[in-house]
Amino acid sequence: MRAAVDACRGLRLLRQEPWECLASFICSSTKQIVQIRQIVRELAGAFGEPVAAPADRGPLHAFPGPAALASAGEAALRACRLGFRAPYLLDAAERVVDGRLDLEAVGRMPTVEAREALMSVDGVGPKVADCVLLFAYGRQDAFPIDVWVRRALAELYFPKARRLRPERLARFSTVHFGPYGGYAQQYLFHHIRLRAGRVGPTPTARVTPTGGSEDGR
DNA sequence: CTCCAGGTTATAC
DNA sequence: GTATAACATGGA
Repeated sequence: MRAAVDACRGLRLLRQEPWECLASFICSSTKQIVQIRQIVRELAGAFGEPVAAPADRGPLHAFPGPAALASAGEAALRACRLGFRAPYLLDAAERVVDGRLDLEAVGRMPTVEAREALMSVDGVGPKVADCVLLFAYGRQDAFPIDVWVRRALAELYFPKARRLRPERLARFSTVHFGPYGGYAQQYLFHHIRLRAGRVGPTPTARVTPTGGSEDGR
């Protein structure tokens, strides 16, 4: 993996606030990263509290809390280009508001339980749950397998395989990469996207999952 | 126009 | 158990 490592020195894993992370990744399914960032910005602009911003930037808004989104209603969420993900995000917000999902308690659970708790939300499957575990809760063994990581694994580790079941890749990732698999996942992600020309070859290595909560220009 | 995008779910063999 | 379509929206 030397090529990937060389092209990405200084890579870090984020520790995002759990709700923002969960909500952002719920918005992420079958969306391009640039569009996910757009959705997050729209949600912040529509429902988030203003925060202090430099004069040369546009108005900044914090990512809206679960209560703000729960009371927004599905139609208002759809207006932020969420499409079929709107009811998913709404379900997540309502669960957090009424306590069925306690994001603080999730942080104290063993990883397997935490994963199940996250996946109780409609629209949260294995990949999104693993992203939240890795990017919000710091579970460095979490190994989110998205379309890019799947390609990287298939190409680098199973070049002969005709068809790779998700469960097969999941099992391989845990036994092969172990407790710091999350870092390996990030390098694989960056490597395969770099090679595909989807990201510039800058060595800044700022691999951001969804973009954060800024609403500026 | 067709295909794909940091997936998940419902439905049918 | 496994396979496939549908889900909104926008960009390539």
